[in-house]
Amino acid sequence: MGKTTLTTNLWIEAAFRALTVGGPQAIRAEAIARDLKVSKGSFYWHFATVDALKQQMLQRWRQEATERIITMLKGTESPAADKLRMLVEFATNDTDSRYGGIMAEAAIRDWARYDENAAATVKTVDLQRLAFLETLFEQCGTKSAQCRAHSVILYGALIGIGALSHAGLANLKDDLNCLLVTLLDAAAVEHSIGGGNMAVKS
Amino acid sequence: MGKTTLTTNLWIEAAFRALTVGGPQAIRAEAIARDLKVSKGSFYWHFATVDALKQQMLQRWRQEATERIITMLKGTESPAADKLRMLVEFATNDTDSRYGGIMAEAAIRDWARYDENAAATVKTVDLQRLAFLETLFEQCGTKSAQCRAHSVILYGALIGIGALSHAGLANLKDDLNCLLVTLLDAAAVEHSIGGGNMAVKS
DNA sequence: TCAGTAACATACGCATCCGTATGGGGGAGG
DNA sequence: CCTCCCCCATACGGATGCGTATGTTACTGA
Repeated sequence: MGKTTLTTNLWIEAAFRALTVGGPQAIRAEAIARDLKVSKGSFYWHFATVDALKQQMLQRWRQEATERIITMLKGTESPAADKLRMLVEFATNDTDSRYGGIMAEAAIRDWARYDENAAATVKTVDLQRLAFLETLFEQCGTKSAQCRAHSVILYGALIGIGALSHAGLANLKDDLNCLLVTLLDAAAVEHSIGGGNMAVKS
Repeated sequence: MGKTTLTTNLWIEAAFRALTVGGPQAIRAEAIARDLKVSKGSFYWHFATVDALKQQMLQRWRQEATERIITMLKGTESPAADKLRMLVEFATNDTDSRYGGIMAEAAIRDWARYDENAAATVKTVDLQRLAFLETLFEQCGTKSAQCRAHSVILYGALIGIGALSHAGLANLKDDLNCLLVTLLDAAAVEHSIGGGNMAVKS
């Protein structure tokens, strides 16, 4: 059982590890080969070039990222507000399964700042997620004109607070839950003035 | 007037340009020298090594970033809520003066993900900014237990939405203002139940 | 047993970067 | 006019990366 032959998937997963640890610049044939304890001749058998690997990585992540939304969407039949809470819970507990994971998120977003292909991939993923959030806010009774803004706020806060929590300055889950309560509360206030949702926990 | 002699400041500013365009990995002696149309011999006269340049860059940015808070703090004597609005306005209009600027913010934050020195610098800056936000929320009447969370939310959203607006998916200013209104509104509801602040514009 | 191929190792040329060492030019002071 | 020093150019060695070309191993089917 000693010598197994590498698959292309193992290379891609190793590339994602390199990405999350060292950033986009760490996606190099020879470095990943060293990590896998093989020579770079192996790399150039599985991939024509480094850019080919990068494209496959982006495609992988794109599928993973959109797949989760769909899984989440038709998973339960609970009210929209609960779906939002579950979504926040899910996003904050997403601890690096294979390539996806919340760590790779930040690294890929960095990557997108200096690479057009990555930027395009991130943009389509963001568009899908924002559209999904918008429908959920609509079902929660948020005023139609503000659904878009509230989606951007929640999603943007998820990204930004994630960066802060990584530095130990924030509690990703608690702060996001606080925001979600505030946003849903604002929607409730608009509909029944004087009866704000008092579900503030702490 | 043809031949002027370069100063260390010009090198640092060029390094910040390289950082915002190409990321942390683009801070290289020879690349910046080409941008300045000089040879790298010049670089190694002004700086002992590339790491020395990076340290000076971080120190520069740290001063700039904290300086702005102080300038903002004692600039006006308006109520805290207005200060928050001005702060959002200021942060969204900060279009790259010399080294600072909102573009360098994101690049430095990326940089911090893979470099310990950058991470430490960003952390101290974040701490100062969060502490300042916390005092403003306190003065706005936000419940004491939630000042911290609201500061994290606003600051985190500023970072995250900035990333989204860069991709054309959000209006940095409008969405942040919407969030600010919501947060302040929540504080008002807590104090005088039934009289929510109806200052929602659109 | 023997071709054939999948999966990898090795070796090469080329480019870029770092840091150093050394050479040159031009302006200020005497 | 001569000198010194600041600022920069040039040249070098070592390291690392990419992509290619070619050698090597192990398994597979006939």
